[in-house]
Amino acid sequence: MPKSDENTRLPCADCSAQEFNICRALRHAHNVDAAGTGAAPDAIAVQSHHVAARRLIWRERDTVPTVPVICHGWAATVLTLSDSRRQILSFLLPGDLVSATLVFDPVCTYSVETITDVRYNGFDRAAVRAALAKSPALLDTLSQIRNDETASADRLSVDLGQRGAAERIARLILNLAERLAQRGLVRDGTMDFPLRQHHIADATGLTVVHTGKVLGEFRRAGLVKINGRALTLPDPEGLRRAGDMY
Amino acid sequence: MPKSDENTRLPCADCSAQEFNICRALRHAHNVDAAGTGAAPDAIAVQSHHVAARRLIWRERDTVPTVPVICHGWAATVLTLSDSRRQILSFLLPGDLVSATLVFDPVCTYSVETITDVRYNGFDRAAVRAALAKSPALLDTLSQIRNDETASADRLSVDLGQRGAAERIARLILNLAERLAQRGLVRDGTMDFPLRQHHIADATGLTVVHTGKVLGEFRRAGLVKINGRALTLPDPEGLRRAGDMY
DNA sequence: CGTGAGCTTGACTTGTTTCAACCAACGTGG
DNA sequence: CCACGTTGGTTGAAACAAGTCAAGCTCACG
Repeated sequence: MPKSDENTRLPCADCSAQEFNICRALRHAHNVDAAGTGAAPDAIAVQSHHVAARRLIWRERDTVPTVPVICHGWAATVLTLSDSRRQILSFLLPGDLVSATLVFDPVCTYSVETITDVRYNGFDRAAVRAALAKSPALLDTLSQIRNDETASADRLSVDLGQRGAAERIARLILNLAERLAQRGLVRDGTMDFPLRQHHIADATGLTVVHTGKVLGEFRRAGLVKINGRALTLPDPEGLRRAGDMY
Repeated sequence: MPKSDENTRLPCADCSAQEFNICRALRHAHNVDAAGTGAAPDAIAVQSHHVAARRLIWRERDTVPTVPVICHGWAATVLTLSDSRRQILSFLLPGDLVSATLVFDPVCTYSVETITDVRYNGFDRAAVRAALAKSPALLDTLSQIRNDETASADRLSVDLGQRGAAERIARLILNLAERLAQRGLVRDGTMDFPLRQHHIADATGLTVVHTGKVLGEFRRAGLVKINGRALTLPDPEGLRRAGDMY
């Protein structure tokens, strides 16, 4: 049950900094709409929320009242088995729509857990759908997001089904590094990296111990450097080779 | 490149037999539309195709000119790695839309291969989209199909990431049996089952040899019986236990 | 100062793969 | 009609990747 710390009609200021951001698309859609009708600008209703690190935001089958977009911090989508095995399906970064299905269906199909402190915007679902009906551009954006989501899900299945431990871990790290770079969150090959080994283990279907061993090999081979919360990739090409990224 | 054996505006007759069939929904949408406008009934343009067993219908990145729906036979969606490792993402049964993304985007994101002889209907994309814009019911149907697709993809990731060989195989068989039952293709616990062991191996991320060993154990334990192309489940409850289906 | 969460390492076990041989069913061409 | 290659299934032995168990370490936090 998320607590709402404020209640506003202004989209989150941070979001404007993100290039690949549905918040931006939503505000743009509203502008187009306003220009077309000549009506006074009136933003889609937004609630800003904020959740501490390592908290469950929603669990499987929960009803999510709004369409949530991450504005700050990292979260993960998780499916848990009866015997407590866990699979992380994706990591959510600033600017990510939690799930495209939430635009149409308020029922969550997996749990969402914070990794760091998280701030997210909950857009009014009805307003988003209305904007969608009026703006073909916004519809295209959402359609693109949906396609990206299914492509990621399929890639995950291939990785888990066909690849070994080193390949899986290398690809996960490279994938995150690329997404962070797109958001301008990489400086001199170094980025903020709040994941613990158990996150990487849950995302790759490996045990924590084995994950640690592979990461140790990567570190000794000079492929990654992890200092506390900072990740550096001194040899991206080598890591790409380890991850069979071609 | 599929060969079109006939060219017709009549939807495939077989499809009417399937309860969960997008063909049926498309015809229904057309009826609603015709009734609403009073216009003469005019079905969505359809091309019927047919492809022999073990053939590639489309490969990754191919442009698919229509929206294809399987009418008869079994097919599989496949992603292949550079070194020829393969992951089957899903099995397509009669009545299945090949992929919901193909309604909006003609570019295929994975290969589609036939297992048996296959007959499929290719619906005119523009007409489908027009029908979608006019019929909220059809939009809901498609939305539901999309949600089912992503739920299946997520389930696959969890199975591949967290479950052992026996669990994966048991779940795959039970999942197929359930889908066949929904289509009325099960008689006295027996169903047509054209999969070879290598299909099951590619779908579960295991080797053919190991798949054969697990299936042998299931057979000796009286959980499955496979005679040529026929599958029987003498002890579904036992198989559900083996598959941790709760 | 103690406690708990996270990381590293080593020894051992288990599950899965690899390699290899063999058999049965089937279709095809001589 | 038979000889033959191909495809699919079964089985066993050995190799290997990953999991399990366990200990010891650091560090942050009360």
